Amino acid sequence: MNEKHKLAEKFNPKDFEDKHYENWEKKGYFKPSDDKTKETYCIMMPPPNVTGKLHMGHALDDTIQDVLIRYKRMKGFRTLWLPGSDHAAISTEMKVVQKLKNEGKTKEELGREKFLEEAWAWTKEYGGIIQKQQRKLGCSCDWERNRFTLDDGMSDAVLEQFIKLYEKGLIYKGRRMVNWCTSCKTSISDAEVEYKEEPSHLWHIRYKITGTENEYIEVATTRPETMLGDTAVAVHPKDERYKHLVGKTCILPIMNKEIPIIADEFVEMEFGTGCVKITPAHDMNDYQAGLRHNLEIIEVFDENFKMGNLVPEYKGMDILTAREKIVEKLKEIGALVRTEEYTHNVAKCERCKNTIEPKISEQWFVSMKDLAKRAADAVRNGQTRFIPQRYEKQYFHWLDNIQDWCISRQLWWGHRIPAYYCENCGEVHVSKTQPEMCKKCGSKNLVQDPDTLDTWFSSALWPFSTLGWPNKESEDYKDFYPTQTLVTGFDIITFWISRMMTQGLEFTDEVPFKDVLVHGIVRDDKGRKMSKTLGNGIDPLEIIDKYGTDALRFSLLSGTTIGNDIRFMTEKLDQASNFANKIWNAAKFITNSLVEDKDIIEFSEKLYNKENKTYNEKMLKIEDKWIINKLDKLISEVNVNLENYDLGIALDKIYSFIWNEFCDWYIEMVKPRLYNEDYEEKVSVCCILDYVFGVSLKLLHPFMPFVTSEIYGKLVEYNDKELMVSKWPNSRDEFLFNNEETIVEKLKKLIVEIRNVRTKMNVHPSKKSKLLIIQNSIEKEIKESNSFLTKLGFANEVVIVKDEKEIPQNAVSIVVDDLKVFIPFEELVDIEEEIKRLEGEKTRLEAEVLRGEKMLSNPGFVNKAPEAKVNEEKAKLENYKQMLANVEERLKNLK
RNA sequence: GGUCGCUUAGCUCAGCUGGGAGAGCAUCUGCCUUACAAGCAGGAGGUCAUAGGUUCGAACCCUAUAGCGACCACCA
Repeated sequence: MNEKHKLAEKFNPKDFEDKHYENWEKKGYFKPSDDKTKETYCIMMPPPNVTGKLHMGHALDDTIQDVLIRYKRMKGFRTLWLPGSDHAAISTEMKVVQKLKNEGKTKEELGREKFLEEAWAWTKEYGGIIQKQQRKLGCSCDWERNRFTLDDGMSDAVLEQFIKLYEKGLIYKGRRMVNWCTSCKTSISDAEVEYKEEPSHLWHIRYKITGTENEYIEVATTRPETMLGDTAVAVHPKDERYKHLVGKTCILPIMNKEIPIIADEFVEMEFGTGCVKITPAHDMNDYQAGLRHNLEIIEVFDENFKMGNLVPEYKGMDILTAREKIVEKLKEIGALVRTEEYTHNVAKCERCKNTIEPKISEQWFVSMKDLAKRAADAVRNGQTRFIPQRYEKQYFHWLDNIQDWCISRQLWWGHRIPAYYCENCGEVHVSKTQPEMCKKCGSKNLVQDPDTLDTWFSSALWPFSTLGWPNKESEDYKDFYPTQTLVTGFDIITFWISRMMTQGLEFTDEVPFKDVLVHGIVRDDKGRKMSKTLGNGIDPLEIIDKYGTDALRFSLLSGTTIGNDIRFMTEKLDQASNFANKIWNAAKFITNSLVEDKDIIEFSEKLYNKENKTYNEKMLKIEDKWIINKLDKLISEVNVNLENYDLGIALDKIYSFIWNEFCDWYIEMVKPRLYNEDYEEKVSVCCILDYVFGVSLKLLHPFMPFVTSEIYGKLVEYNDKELMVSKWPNSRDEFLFNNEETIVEKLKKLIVEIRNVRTKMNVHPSKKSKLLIIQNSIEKEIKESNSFLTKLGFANEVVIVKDEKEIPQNAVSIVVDDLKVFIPFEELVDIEEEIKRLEGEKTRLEAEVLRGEKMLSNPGFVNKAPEAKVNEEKAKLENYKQMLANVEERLKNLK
């Protein structure tokens, strides 16, 4: 055996994984090829938070993308998978604030400039970890094009975006009610709000109707402290109970102020008393109602969410204390009717888990309606499609009910809003750099807006800002935009996908990607979401350490459907590493058996005619043709599956081909030829083994890049030695050896039957016996397959006999289709056991015959089913009848 | 409340446009056969959630019900 083919005795992923990754990167395989004539295929990696660490969600997301990109690369596309990271405004800022807090500092003390220095330092220290981890995962992305949402090019793109939208009148500044995190002290988007159930009370308070002595209207509230800012009480217009009060006024307790009673559809009659107090300053609905009814907005809290100055007695109190005090007061003055236990959802900040308060403030908004319509239409008319399609509903729902997008954040870590205010006259200037002077009054006192932009404002540009936009002439932009596939979890369809679509269409007039591949989330073995608080997260790197990267990747894709959640089980990892081990052992066997490379190559050149795509059939044995045909079918199926993003199906087909066809059958079939003295015979076997295994490795490579590369490098050296950049096997137009495949499948069945019979008779494998086969149509093929038929059928000899007269009495018969086989070893047969066995067989066959007859006597079936199907059934029935007759005959003989 | 998904072997899940129920793990039987015991060869185990409907024929299409889950909205 040749030394260069030698594989390590034991399979150990650690021996080669890092080595291959380094090699790939060094050779520049991750970069798009220089051949510009090739069609491009580009995936933008969803940028993880710059200081994030790899979790299972990333592992899944990245594995899917890597499979796609490796597949397309081998297929000959000019591929680019562009990685990057996101500055993650609020998330990073919070971490830095926390760090400062631990050092006894606040960001206000530090000041903006110093704070940003701290934040950059933090980013440098903790950033990039995830990218090292993605390398461990085998991600074949182009690290030289790595981007960060705060780097210069990206920042420039953001400025361009802001200014263009502003000039078009799509960005405006307005005083609106927004979600305000009382802890982060910034506005946050609706999507960043989460609701948590909390026990509370529903306080019933009565407001006296103006001009009456003891007529009241009773409202129910969970937030009595906001009543100081009430400017109306609302009832439903159809509510008979209160119709007479609409238009009148009532007296707000404590404040002793007259407020109107109004009618509005938003009130639910069934809830509470059916009357709602309206506090436009502190509730989203009330705010809307306030706008509709032109109500005054009175703020109860100051900017720190302490009680304001409405009632001096409460000034400076925090909300909960004030609530108690006010309830006490209401009780005291007899306005509190009763208190009800009540559980309700409280808005919490997704990041810091603190309370969200609605707050009216000055913010920047993007007017979304027109942008959203265009984005929705692009999916409706098929320019971009969702896979699986059902996720487009989520997308439509969001876009069809779109609200204007609040893009300003009261944070420092992010893209600062390019708006400058004249301190003298208040004029607003929007420009990339600070203007020299005010264009209205000429004052030189201009200050920049202190706020920064929502993180998603910059990530909305990701598919093209990473390629050099706004420079539409940049090479990458021209080459790779629009991109082909975007892979992401369903949780950010609204945040991210829809925004990339709106911005992409607005700025490039094209959809940013053709396909959106939506995957589910990875759950733990009990089906729970992995979360920090539960502590049930699984660290992908620990898995890699223990099982290897290939096993992790396999376990994330095998037996899964894109779009569904994945339950992560360690059993799957065992299966995966067993598989890798299996391949390893097969490879060891093959490489150990290989004869001289040059002879194999020479043989292969004679064997296969590349021009006609045909084989010199004389050089192939029947089992060779069988496996080649199987392989050709696998190739064409896998190609279809991968084009449809059915990664799990493709992987499982490859798995089952390699294990159940190639290893379990083909290798076993050719062993006798391999051990043969005839060198030419050996060469032919080596050639097919090497070819079929090599192609299998190619198909498997996108899924399990490391082990396949390691092994491929040890096979016979043809032109494409490096698996990662070798040529992907193409589907054939037609399969050449269907007939041979059918015959071998029949022989396989026969072998299985022989084994079954022997097992039932308790014949030890070491005991060989003669096989007598009645002469039939495939006599020639049987002779040709003599070697493996003998080995796998535990035979010492295979004899073809002319007719049954030559069969000894009591020989055991086996019938598979038109093959009749007898094994004359009655000395091994326990007669009673055999009778029992045959009776069981008889019962089974009778049932089959019954089933077949029933089916064929069904006029519906016979008339409407495809003819081939009917014929097939007829043939089967005949076959079963024949078998049944044989069994009955044998039973009679035995008895 | 709205939308969507799931329900298939003991467990975790596949099953493409309707045509005789599959994989892995677990279990049982027999094998340490010179690539592999992380293996090989077999077996057992399913009214495909329930009830209707369409069809010659339904795990698959339609309707309803139940259980589970997710998302969106609302929650005074």
